[in-house]
This record gives sequence, structure tokens and C-alpha cells, in this order.
Amino acid sequence: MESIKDVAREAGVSTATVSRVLAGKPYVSEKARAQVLAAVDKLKYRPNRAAQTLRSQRSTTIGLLVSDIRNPYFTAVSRAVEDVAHEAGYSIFLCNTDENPEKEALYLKEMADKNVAGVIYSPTKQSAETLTPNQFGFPIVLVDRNTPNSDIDTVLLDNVTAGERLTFHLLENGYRRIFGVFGEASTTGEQRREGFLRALRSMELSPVGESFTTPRIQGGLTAAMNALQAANPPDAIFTTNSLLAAGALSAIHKCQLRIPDDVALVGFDETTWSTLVQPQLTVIAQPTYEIGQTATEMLLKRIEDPKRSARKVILSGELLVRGSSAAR
Amino acid sequence: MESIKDVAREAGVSTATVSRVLAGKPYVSEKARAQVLAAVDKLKYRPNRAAQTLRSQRSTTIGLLVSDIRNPYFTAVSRAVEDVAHEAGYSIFLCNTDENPEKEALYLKEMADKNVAGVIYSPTKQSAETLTPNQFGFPIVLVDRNTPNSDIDTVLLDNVTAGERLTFHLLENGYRRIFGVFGEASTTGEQRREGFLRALRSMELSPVGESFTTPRIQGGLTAAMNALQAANPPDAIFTTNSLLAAGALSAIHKCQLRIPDDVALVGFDETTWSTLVQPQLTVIAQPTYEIGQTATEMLLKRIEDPKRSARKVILSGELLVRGSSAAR
DNA sequence: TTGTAAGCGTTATCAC
DNA sequence: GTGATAACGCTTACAA
Repeated sequence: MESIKDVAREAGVSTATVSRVLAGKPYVSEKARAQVLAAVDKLKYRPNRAAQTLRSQRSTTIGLLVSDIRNPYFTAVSRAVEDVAHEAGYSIFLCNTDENPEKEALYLKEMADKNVAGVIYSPTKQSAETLTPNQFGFPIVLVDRNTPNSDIDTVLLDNVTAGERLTFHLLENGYRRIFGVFGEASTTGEQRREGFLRALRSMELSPVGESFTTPRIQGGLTAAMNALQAANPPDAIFTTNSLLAAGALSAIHKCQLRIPDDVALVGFDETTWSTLVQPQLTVIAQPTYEIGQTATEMLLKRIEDPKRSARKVILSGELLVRGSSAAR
Repeated sequence: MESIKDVAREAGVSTATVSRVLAGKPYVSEKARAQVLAAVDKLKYRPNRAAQTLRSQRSTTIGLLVSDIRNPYFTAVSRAVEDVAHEAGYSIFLCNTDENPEKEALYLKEMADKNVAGVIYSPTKQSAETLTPNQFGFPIVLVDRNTPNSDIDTVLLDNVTAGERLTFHLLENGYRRIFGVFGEASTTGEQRREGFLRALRSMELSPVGESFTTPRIQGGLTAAMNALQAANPPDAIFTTNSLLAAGALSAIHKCQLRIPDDVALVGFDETTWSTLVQPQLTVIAQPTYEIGQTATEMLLKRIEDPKRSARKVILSGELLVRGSSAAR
């Protein structure tokens, strides 16, 4: 592999000049610049990233820590992150933490070892609680989940409002006996629940039941199954992510109930399947691509300017009303 | 940050000894080993990856190049890849190539710049044609797609057989006017088509029509729409991935046709939604996790032993018969 | 079994 | 404007 020395020799300049040209630094004569560029071209020179990172202590890699890439929300976010990062010359390290604080800590250390420029991170509630801006030696931007610390850049849905709106929609359509299925371990499920309860309270209602479970299909299935087979079954099920909704839908099918006549179903996140099932699923759609995009842009800006003031970007979800919650 | 020198000083040995201990190399006394380990522990020393990579010319990172992580097949594979890689101490770089050979080439170069230990790669047909084992300076393992070159490690589904089996299933159930929707740009769609045609030919039939399209929802939608509105509509639609199936299903809904009475639908890949739609979708399920796992294990073995003979691992898919292709 | 020391390919500080 | 040159933190001959 050609090194910067080869380029310097070819261009008839020193390695310092080559480095300056490539870094776009000032104080290089037009002539030298042209010679260097020609040499780079001729030798097809590409700088060695490890050497750059070692010397400069910063890399062009950003970490992406999500609980599970198979959750369609994170899949969509990660695509946006990768697009924007790559556009800016960064690569991404992908990690799955499985909502496990120990795994999170482990990965974060590995990120530090690799001198990542920054990390986009979706922490468990537990990890989120103690987060501080300079804890890791690199900047972080939170996505999907919040932290009590307002000094940390964060991109979030307005979860409380979204939960409230989705619940109001059910109430408006005549549902009164609503069961809530919430993902545990994250602030997100909690906030959506808060909106859920707020809407119910405003009509002096309480949920017919609530379940907190791992935010995966099996969790949604079990929770909904229990709810539907209880003495006092719900007329609507409110879920806080697409996996829980899938599980709940499966439970409804298993119980041979009709949607929405026997029980309505609503959830979060627009997925491939939400308009493929019949009736179609009413959801709060999140602007997933924008979320990933915004988070990455924020991270890149902070990498450039570490003293930039922190900000929380709150995006609003869109209620997509469909057949699964039709008026009774 | 502590460096290896600090550890050496603390342990009262040289940096060479520290390095030997940490690399698990022989010829270190038990005493020295213990001292080093104690020092590492005390100082919470973690080796700098950039320095290791620069010096040794190999990193603990592997690249994962897929066309689009949002394709559930690749999502599932990537999860397995990350699991196995991490277990072995490797991190993964994720890249989306969008079936674009130029993007593929670009990313592959970036991988080289970063000294990746190897790459798991799902090439377009075009890129696959000229692949050679040492083209990039690091080993590659192909997933999902084949190359004419038998010297390249590959993990694949037995696509021809799978396509054939899925088609036979339709034929057995009385469907005769079958339309094929194939993903273009990859060998996979091609091979599945080969099986499809082979099954039809064995009964002296031809497809009622064929469409080659970008393997995404919109492609499936348009292709199926055209087929269904043609003068000579099919009684079954055969698709080669889950996105195409989703598009086709959408088209069938749009045309207000009933499945399977008006038209049957079959596809590839088990997804969250294949058992959520009604009737449920008949598919060839691929062992996606195993595919990712196997590919990663193969790559790690080749990294260890570059002269290991190349192998193609062909896994078989499982036909899951469901309502969308019930006997007529 | 251990230590010395020479790089790996950059960047950045000097001095010119 | 430019060029020597000293790091960055590690691995690995080679010598002892």
C-alpha cells in the first residue's frame, strides 16, 4: 500500500505538505497543492485510517447502540444514520444491547477503545439515569429515549402527547375498557403510558388493565392473551411499539376475536405490515428517518463544536386512523 | 488514558512482556503474567485499537455490506453477524449499498482504508461476476448471493430447489396460471426463477407472465398490479422476497381480490407479518440467523487461516404451507 | 523468559 | 510556505 511518503516523493514535497493539502489546510502554494493532488491521483493513494486515528486521537467512525436492530423502528433509524454519516465521511459501528445495561456499558467501553468520534445511543432507563455529557470521552446523542440530564443532546418523539392522542382517538370512537401494554426498561413506554393515563383520567376513566413487558412479540402476545382471557376483557388494546402490537394481534387471532368489533387495537410505528393486515392498524407513525437523520446531524455538529449548547429535539408523531379502531 | 507503558511500569516489566501477556502468547513466567494482569486491573488499562491496528495491520472489525438493512432478511442476518462477531471480539461496520455497484466499490475501499479483518458481503450480480479471493486485501464471505468464482466462501440458500418446491406446491394445489415477480440485480432472484421455471416445465407449463423489478415493495406492487389488470390475469403470484410479497399483497387488496380464491400468493422469507395477515402467507422460510452465524464463523476462520480451502455452504429453506395458497 | 528498540503511517510543532 | 522530525500506542524481531 502506498503511504504518504510515497506521495511526498512523487510530488517532490515533504509529507507535511501532503498532509496539509489533504486536510485542506491553508498556507500551501497552488503549485504544491496541484503536485500533491496529481501524485495522489497517480498513486491512487488513500490515507491509512488507523494511523490518522492514532495520531490525531479522533476517528471518522460513529457508534450506533440500539437495543435490537430487528425492531423496525431501529432498523429505519439506523438506515438514516448510516446515510447521513456516510455522506459526511463517517462509518458506523452497529451494536445490539438487548436492553441490557451491562452490554451497554461494555459496548460503550469498546467504542472508547476504538476512539469513535461519537455515539448515537438508545439507553435503557437504568443507564439513562446517570448519563452525563462527558462520561465516555466522546459525545453522545440519545434517540428514542430520554434522560433526566438536560445537557445531553436528544431526539425524541413527543411520547406523552402521542400516547394521549392515540388514547383520545379510542375514547372518541367509543372505547371505554382499554387495556395498556407497555414496553418496560425504557423511558419511552413510560411516557406513552403517561399520555395514555392522562387521556383516560380526563374522562374520569381508568385502564381496565395494564401490563409491562419486554418490548417484543412474545411479550405482547402473552400480555394480550392474559387480558383477553380475563374475567373482565377489554374492548380495546393500546400497545407502545410495533412488536407488542404484533404480539397482541396474534393473541386476538388466537382468541378468534374480530377487530374492531370484539376488540380494537392500536399501536406505535408504521411498519410494512400495518396496512397489510385487515383491518389495517391504527398507529402513531414516527418520522423514523428524520429521527435518525436529525440525531446524526446533531452528533456531527457536536463533534465539530463540543461546547455547543445541548438541545432536545422533540418531533411529533402522526396519528394514522385506520380500521382497527373504527367507531363502535 | 493509560498506555501500555504505564502498565509495564506498574508491573515492573517491559512493554513487550505486557503485550505478550495480553496477546496470550507463550514464554511468559507465571509471575510476570500475574503482575501484568494485576497492573492492568489496577489501572483499568484498555489497549488502544488504532495503535494495535496500525502496528499489526489487522483490526478487530469486520464489514457488513448489504443492499438495505431494512430488508427483513438482512436485518435478521445482521443481528446474527453482530452476535457472533462480538462474541469473538469483533465489531461490525454496517453499510447499505442499495444494489449499486459503485457504492459497493466505494464502501469496499473504505473497508480497506480501515484495515478491516474481513467483510461479509451481499454483492449485486454485476459485482459478483468479477470477484476474486484477494481482490481487496482482506477476505470476504458472500451471503445470500453467489459468484461464478468457486474460490470464494459463500453461504447461500438452495435457491433453485426452494423456488422449485414453492412452485410445485402451487401446482399441487391446482394453480396453473402463475405469475412470477423476481428481484433484479442479484443472482438470488435469478436462481429462484430457475427453480420456478423448472417446476413449470416439468408439467409442460409456462408462466402466465414474469416481471423483473427492484426488490422492494413498490416494485412488487407495480408488477402485481400490472399482472392482475392484464387481459389474462394469473391465479397465483410467486414472489422472490418479502418486500415483493408485501407489494403484491397490497396490489391484491387494491384490486379487491380474495386470497386464495381469486389469486394465491407465495413468497420467500418468514417475517413478522407473514402469520399476521389473513390468510397467512405461504413462504419458503430461510434460516436467516444461521446464515449470518455461519457466514461470520467462516469469515473468522478464514481470518485465522487465510489458506483454508474455500467452501460454499448451501442451506435449505423450509416450506411453510399456509392459507394464501390453499388448494383450489 | 525477558527487554530493547525499530517501526506501523499519520499529524503537528518547530525552525527555516 | 515548507520541510525535518518527534510523537501517537502498540507489536515483534532480535539480542540477551
